[in-house]
Amino acid sequence: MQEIADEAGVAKPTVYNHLGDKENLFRHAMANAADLVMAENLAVVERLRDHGDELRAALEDIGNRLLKTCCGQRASSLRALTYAQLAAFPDLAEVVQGRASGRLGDALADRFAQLALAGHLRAEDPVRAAEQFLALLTGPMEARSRLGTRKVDAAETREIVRAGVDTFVRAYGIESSPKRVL
Amino acid sequence: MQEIADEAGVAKPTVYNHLGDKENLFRHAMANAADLVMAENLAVVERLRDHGDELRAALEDIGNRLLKTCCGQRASSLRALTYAQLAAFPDLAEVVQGRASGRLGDALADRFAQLALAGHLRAEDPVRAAEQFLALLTGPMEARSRLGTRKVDAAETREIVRAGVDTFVRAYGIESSPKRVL
DNA sequence: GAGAAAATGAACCGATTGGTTCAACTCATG
DNA sequence: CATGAGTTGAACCAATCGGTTCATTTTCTC
Repeated sequence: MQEIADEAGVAKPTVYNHLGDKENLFRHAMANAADLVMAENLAVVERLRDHGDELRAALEDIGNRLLKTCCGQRASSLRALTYAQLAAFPDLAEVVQGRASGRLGDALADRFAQLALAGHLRAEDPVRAAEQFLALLTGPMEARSRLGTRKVDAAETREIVRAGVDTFVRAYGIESSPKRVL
Repeated sequence: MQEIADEAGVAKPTVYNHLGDKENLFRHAMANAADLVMAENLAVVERLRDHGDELRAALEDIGNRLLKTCCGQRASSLRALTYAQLAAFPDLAEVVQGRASGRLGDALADRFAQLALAGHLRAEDPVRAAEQFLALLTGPMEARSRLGTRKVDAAETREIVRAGVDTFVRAYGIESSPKRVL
């Protein structure tokens, strides 16, 4: 708490005066961090709105960007802290997920739904597609980076994204991606 | 430490006499838990050795079993503790992953390589295929279970597995799965 | 059964930490 | 200038916790 007060440029009693409790402070900090991560991710997903008819390239682009923010300092710490405090704060998972990864999945599902309507994607269930797309990227990344403790160089990251997008497109893509009516 | 000693049916100084340190005790406990989880998972993957010509069914079967152990008490606690102590024990990720998820990926890659040789799977890179297979299962599961804080009923779990295997087979499968020469 | 090795439990130590107290200080407004 | 709200820092409190001590008892071994 003293360190937190110092970093905030304020005295310890002031912190307690404003936040009241360490638990309260912790919840606020986590919610705030989740919002920041989510904002980054949403901005990335929005780029799918106008893909230049190059779906695979667009997916790889946002994949690379998503992985970059998901492996950043903030997202890694947020994930570690959430897992760490799961036992002490059972509702923390819901809060963090509701503000960050959950919304990311929703936003991605929205894009996929539009892409499906436009005939660029065969996603009968866009929510499931979004879930799996994120899993195909973050899963291997988390494994390769040893839960974020090893830095994965850009080339390997791009390879992970390429492989993930490859699998995704093979499962959900429409061959040669010309527009097609229902 | 007193609680640990009690649970072990032994006095506190005895614990220190044998393990020396809380850090040491922690490392031993984590390694042991990782071994237990890995043993369960390896046994499941071995079932892929003789799939009854029903590849999709076999994949769903081991998918369901893997998710069951990966969401159990031990695996969940192991994951939470690993993340929690990442900052204090930077090498913990390597140890745990090397003993559990890493070996699981290797074993699964072995199976996929054999399946590819037998013409049942199109896996030019079995390691990557194994990585993605696990990601397709555990990723959505972790999301739906809110990091393990919510129990996911059997039906939903099976649906996750079905969807994951579906995507996997569409990306890596060989249509109608008859045997085929190179 | 004697002697050594190990286990016991309970008290104890020192460090850390969440949180509070309080007198002194800052600074706005009236 | 007076006043009252808010801030400061430093000391302080109580609880927790990792680890140790030690006299006593148990257990193993010869």
